[in-house]
Amino acid sequence: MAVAPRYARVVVDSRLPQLDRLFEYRVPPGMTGVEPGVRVRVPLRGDRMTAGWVVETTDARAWEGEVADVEKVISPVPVLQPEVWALARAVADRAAGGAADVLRVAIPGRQARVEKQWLARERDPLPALPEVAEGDAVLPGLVEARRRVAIECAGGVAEVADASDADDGTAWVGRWAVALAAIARQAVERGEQAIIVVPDHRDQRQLRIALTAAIGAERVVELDARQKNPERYRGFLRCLDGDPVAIIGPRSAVYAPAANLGLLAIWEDGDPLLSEPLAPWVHARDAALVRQSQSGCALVLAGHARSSDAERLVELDFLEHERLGAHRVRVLPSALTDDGRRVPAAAFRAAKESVATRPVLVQVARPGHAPGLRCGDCGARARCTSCAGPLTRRTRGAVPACRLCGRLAAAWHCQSCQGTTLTEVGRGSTRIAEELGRAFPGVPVMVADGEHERLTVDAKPRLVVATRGAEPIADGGYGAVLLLDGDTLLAREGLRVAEEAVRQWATARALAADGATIVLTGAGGATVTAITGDTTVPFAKAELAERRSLRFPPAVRTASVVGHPDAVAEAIEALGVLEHLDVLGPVPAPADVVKGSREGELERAIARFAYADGARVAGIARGRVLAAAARPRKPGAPPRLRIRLDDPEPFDGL
DNA sequence: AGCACGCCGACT
DNA sequence: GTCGGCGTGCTC
Repeated sequence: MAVAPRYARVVVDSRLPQLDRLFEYRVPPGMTGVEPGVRVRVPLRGDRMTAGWVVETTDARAWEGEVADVEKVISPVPVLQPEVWALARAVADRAAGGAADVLRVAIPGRQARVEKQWLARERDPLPALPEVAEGDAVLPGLVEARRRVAIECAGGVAEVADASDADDGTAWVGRWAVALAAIARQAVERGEQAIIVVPDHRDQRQLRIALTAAIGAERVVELDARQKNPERYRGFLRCLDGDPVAIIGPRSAVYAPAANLGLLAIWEDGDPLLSEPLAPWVHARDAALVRQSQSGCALVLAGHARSSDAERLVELDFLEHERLGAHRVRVLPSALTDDGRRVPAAAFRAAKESVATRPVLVQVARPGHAPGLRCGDCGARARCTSCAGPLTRRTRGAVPACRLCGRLAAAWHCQSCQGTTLTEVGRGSTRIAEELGRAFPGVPVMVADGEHERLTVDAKPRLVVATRGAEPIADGGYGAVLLLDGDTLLAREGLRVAEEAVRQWATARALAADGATIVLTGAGGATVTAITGDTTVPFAKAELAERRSLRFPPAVRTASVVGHPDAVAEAIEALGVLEHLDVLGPVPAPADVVKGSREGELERAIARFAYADGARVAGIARGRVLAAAARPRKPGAPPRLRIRLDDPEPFDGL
């Protein structure tokens, strides 16, 4: 019988940077189950209790001072694997944040019922892997050779077996999903795990179907992308079994417990959804790079369009370039018509030809009927009378509503001229659907946007009007894809606007059948050649070259420093010891840069630095945040200093 | 965070 | 003489 360890080192579940280290506790005589990885309750400062995770146990104490007792073991399940602890620590250090903040993202909340079921489970041996045809191998040997690869996936859809489909037992998914599933199978065949991170649940669904066909449902573990905690915890616990499975999920899946990891893949690494909105704001791609360096697994960054970030790693020879598949489509760039309001003639022609036999996809920039409204008399932007947000009209003839607060503006009058008539500006998905319905009598029109979610459509002729990111997959692929509103997409200001537009067009283009026509309207310059050609790599290269010349990310890393003017000045001074670092600002920060801050109360500066200085910048930043946190401040006041590394936000307007 | 410890002004 | 201001330090 094993003797209980006498001491436990615990990482406490706290946001405070002062507490971001291990605390040592005594395991009281008679207490069992204090093992590495379990969640415990421990006293911190007197008898106040905090939750934490046991990182290690020992018989020899390292802390000389007084030692308190572990209060209790919250759950016997070792939810914090040593590998994940090492990963969280390294990721937090790189981001100048706390390890507990990373663990809160990495480890789902406990669900007692789910845990009970899991503890009582029977472990059946996994069935044999499904047979695969000879020619189905994708990049054979990638996992075994531990290759690190950036993959540009050509578009197109494929039909795969799907037992959950009651009709004919098949489903259509993107070819990318089939390719990634085949690569994941390489890991599973070797008795290793694969993690594939996807931006959203729509991609997760496709990948689940493709993986189920490739390796069987028993080997697919989903960490649910829709924030349903019981489901997430169920999948998480299955990872702990250690079976050779493929783990798929949203950005937090990059931290999934997988002790024997053969492959770590990110699908659509350019998607902004992979950027974690919680402190310390670590992008899943960056976490993946850290994890790969620790575990030595194979690494894949894949997408329909090459991201500038992935391209940077290719140019450094850290990643190899691969291109998978072929998708034969014809892309026609088209200017806007004179009045800029109707669907261009080329798009009409393409739709007319295709919709006789196949579904046609129409990608638009905005949902609703009229995205913007103006005063009919003076032309001023119509604004909400209570919050000044822009008014929009959701459906034809509907009462205008505020886009920000949702309040209805029944008796609207113009703030500047008292006029009461409204003019509609632009066209949203439902208005375009109406117009197309009139132009194509007898053809069914369907809307797919945030409010009308639609994952799939069958192969019958119809028009599918979708906002970007909400496009359904059509059985057999679309016969034509109309990318309207290119000008709206490109009109926004921001460092990544062009790159993001190309990514979203490439995503929609990928849903087309072979031989389809794609019409792209309102786009210009390099974005057009990026999407008419069959590779986006030259575009990514050019983007990266431009960012290099401007010293913008991802050519450099950034530290966004926000806080009290003196704290910001001190931080800048401390960072100034680095040679290749330049500072923009400080300037007065806009209201609400940090929760509850008033306009001009705080300052913000951006430091730009080389990747090679990352560890030093993070160390200095952490030191300054720690020093600022120790200083007193009024209750409810914003933190004196916040430093966020690689924050994309300040560059949105550039 | 949240609380105890510690050294200087206006009160009984 | 002391009650209490909040700057400083600490949490196993």
